[in-house]
Amino acid sequence: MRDVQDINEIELTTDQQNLLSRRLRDAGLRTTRPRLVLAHLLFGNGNRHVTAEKLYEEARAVGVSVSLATVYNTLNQFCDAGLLREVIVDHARNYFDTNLQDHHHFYIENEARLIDIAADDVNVARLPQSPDGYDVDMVEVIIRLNKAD
Amino acid sequence: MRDVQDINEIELTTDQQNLLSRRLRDAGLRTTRPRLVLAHLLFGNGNRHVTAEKLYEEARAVGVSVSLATVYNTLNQFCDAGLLREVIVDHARNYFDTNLQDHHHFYIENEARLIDIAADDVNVARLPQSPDGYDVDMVEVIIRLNKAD
DNA sequence: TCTATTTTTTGGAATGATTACAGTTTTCAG
DNA sequence: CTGAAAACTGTAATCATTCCAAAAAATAGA
Repeated sequence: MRDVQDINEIELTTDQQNLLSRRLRDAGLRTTRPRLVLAHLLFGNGNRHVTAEKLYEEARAVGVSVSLATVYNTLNQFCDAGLLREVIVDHARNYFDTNLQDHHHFYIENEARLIDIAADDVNVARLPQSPDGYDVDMVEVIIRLNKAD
Repeated sequence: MRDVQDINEIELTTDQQNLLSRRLRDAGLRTTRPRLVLAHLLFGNGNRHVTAEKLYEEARAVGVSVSLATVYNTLNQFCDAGLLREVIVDHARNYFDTNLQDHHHFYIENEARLIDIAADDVNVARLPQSPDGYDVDMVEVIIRLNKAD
């Protein structure tokens, strides 16, 4: 007997499953097959920037049948649960970022691609005072890039 | 004979019209009635942050009949012509900013409201190097705020 | 393990901002 | 004033995302 279990087509070791399950549970989410699969795609291999559509395609590419509605639901739930954060840089698509640490972004406009910038690599000094009665939710630095011709 | 001319309901002095006309012409755009009206609403009284829908409502509120399609077209043309700049902070709506100087923004998330931050009021020091082969188009700082409870 | 209850998932319809389009109107040059 | 080019208009189309009601899966208790 092997230490793996099928989730449709992709295989996750029970260790991997347990880890992801715990992560979901700790965030207040039940473990379900779609969540496990999406969590694996999202968190299984380093930080990522993902759109709903792309994640949906990836799931299907590895042979997992999950509906687009579920991908949207799951991304939003993960976001609400603090497992993901949204990045708003393009009004045509919505990005989700698995990197929860304080950081910033390059956005390559003509490739619709995000690249992380560690918080330490930009120095945002001397922030202006917020208007009275408002709290700072987050400070984002976005450096918009274009391919040099 | 008075120094004004009707543009439907609102009145613009010929001086105002000439100024706006010149501005349009300098940007490579012909003067048309819709553009004159929208330019007046946009540029007539200090810097603004505007959505297409809001500008459309404003035009109708002052009695000017202009189609929503024209508002969208005009905003995009003004943007392309360098009379406006886009601000992407909310994936539900697109903002246009008449302030073309280098500057940043507060965005009050639960009020969908933008406030300018002069470039001098934030100190973005030590920018990281851009990936090879890419040019910096713009550096944006967005401070997301929420009303304190 | 079986069953009832609650939570998820699903596919398709609905939404909402924006764009595309084709016909009409306006602008502008001569 | 006239003809050609550019703009405007209303409506249809698009596209990402959300909504919804029915079906499926997960969980708790017996």
